[in-house]
Amino acid sequence: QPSIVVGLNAVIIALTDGQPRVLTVSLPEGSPIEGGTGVGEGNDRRVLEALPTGPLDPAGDRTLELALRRWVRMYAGIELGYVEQLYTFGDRFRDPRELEDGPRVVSAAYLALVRESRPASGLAAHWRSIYRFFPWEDWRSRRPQVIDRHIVPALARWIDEGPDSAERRLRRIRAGVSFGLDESPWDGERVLERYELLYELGLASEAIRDRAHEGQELQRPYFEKYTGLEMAFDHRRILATAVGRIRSKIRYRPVVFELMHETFTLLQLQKAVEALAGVGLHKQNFRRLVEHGGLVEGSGRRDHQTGGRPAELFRFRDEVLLERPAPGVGLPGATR
Amino acid sequence: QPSIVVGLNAVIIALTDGQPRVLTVSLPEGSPIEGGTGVGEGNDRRVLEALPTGPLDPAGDRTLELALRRWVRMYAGIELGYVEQLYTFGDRFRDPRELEDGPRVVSAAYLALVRESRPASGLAAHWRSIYRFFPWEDWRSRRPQVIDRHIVPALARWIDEGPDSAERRLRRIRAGVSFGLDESPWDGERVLERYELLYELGLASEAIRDRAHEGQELQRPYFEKYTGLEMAFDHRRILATAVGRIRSKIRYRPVVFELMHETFTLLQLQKAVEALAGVGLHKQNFRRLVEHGGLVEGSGRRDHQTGGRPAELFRFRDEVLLERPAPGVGLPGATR
DNA sequence: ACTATAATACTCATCATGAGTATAAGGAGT
DNA sequence: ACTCCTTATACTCATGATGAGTATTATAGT
Repeated sequence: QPSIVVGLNAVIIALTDGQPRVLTVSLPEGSPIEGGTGVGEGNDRRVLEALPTGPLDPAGDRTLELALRRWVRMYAGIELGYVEQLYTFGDRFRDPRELEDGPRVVSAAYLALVRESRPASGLAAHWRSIYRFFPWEDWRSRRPQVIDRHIVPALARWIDEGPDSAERRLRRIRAGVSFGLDESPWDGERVLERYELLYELGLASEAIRDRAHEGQELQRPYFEKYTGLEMAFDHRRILATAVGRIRSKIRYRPVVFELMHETFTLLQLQKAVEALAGVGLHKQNFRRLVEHGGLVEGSGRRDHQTGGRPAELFRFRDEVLLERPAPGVGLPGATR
Repeated sequence: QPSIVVGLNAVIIALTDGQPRVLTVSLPEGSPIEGGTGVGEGNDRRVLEALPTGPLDPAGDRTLELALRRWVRMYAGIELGYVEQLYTFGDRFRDPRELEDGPRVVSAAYLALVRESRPASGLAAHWRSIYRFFPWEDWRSRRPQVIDRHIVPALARWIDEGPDSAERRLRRIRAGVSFGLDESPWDGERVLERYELLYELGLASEAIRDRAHEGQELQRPYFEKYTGLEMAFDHRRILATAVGRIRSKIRYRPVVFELMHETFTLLQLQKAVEALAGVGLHKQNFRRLVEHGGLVEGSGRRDHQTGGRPAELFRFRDEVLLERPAPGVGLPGATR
């Protein structure tokens, strides 16, 4: 019977220069640890980026999370703070080594938020803006051009190619909901949905690579500039899961603070939330919400580097983590 | 090197007689498949219930979810509809066979919702009300008595036992938030939090069983009648995760419909939601929400078995699954 | 016809939210 | 000292969702 390996993927997020960044490692081709990937069209060999990944030591590691922490500490020299399990990926052949009789790799992916963005230790690690991988997700300054220029036309073709009108209707609705077309509003949390749709359409370069194994040749052109940076294995899917999770979590748990300094101005906090959520926020209302909600408390000190009127420095009320009954929608009408 | 087994746990939920029920199997003691458990205090051997569990076939199963479906189909004769991954549990010794040089068992737990509650095939399987395992979670008729009679006093003792006042304050807040004491409101979604707290306190009988392995003898009395039915392995923890997930999901995705018949009255729908959420709802407001939200459409037909004025039979608008931009709280103020 | 029971319709206060306008308080340059 | 630019902070206002009722309607059973 073939053996099983349990892998642990870390999506480590930090916030620097106003960008949410993820720690990636470059895969030197043919490296024994990461397996030979780079199986692009026409055998053009590229260097791909991957998420830091390590195996579970079934005899030594007491828990999956401790294994991940140990591994990230040893490999990248980073001590993780906030860590949360994301999803477990176990599809056959998600690790190409399985094609060559390698073990079945089932990977538990974790999301970690860290405060400082040190460039990580010597190895080929980078802090990449997550929007390099998902250019259509950053709506902060404006609606990303890649949507209308490349994605919408491709979606339109895909819809028209539907075999019958029922299928075309389904495709139209799915495309609309995912990308906020027609009547649908843009929903920042549907990151995974959007990536998977683009993957299906062959607009994600991973799709072309993966299907090459199956002998299917996809004709669609793709441009990393428009469809985002490719990642090794299914790591872009994992990253999409992570980004969706952060965006959803940020609405009902104060996770942003894991990324902030001890004290901060409300604008800094707003910029951080905007960076993660990928949208711009209304300044006065943001202030109202955050002050009113009892999330922060003033420190009395002020920041004079604002370029305008000095701003009060706030700090996170960490009692909140325990006290707060978690704001959010209630059920229609719970009877007391 | 010790081998690894990837297990798949299914939390299969159905709704019968107004109760949300989970499919469990009785573990005949010493059965080779399930491993010898029943290691209670004083070696009193009891029959425990467990969640249906099967292993991943690393060579045959294409995905984890397909493996689960295959396994449930073969073993319980149930064809699963809605399935969603819950969490992956990988703690050392969560399967007691690891103590006897068994393989490390990492289990991916899945939540499945099924419509009919057939009694499952011949084997020793039962549909148990989930509230048999969590008596403190059912607030539909009234605040469960077990809380004030047993849990609150135990929490009070635990708080008082804190080594210093800072720790006691933390404990008080944690207990209050988890169980809705002091100022905190009851939060139906904190199912796992509550179970884990009770486990820590030794009020969950699993705690006594598990710590017996470590040579620690816990003196606290426990009563299944009050602290719920024990389960094998860490399956009650998995079930708690599932119940919390359902309760949270029901608020922003129309998952109840996976459990309903084709058509239903609004009261039936309300009772279903109440059963899952564990709270009573305001009838008129529930109607307003569900009709207004476009979740259902009238079928024209009526149900005369209501005991009062006949009720219109509604059906779920399945376009909703795609169309709905998912209601819910927005970020403070997204700029368009 | 009367009654119990549930379905359905409406009302009303409160509160959260989206979108503004107005004012305050600094620094930089004159 | 004064002006201007820039950001912080304070209010206002309409809208819509929500919690909590009261009122009315339509059946079955007696």
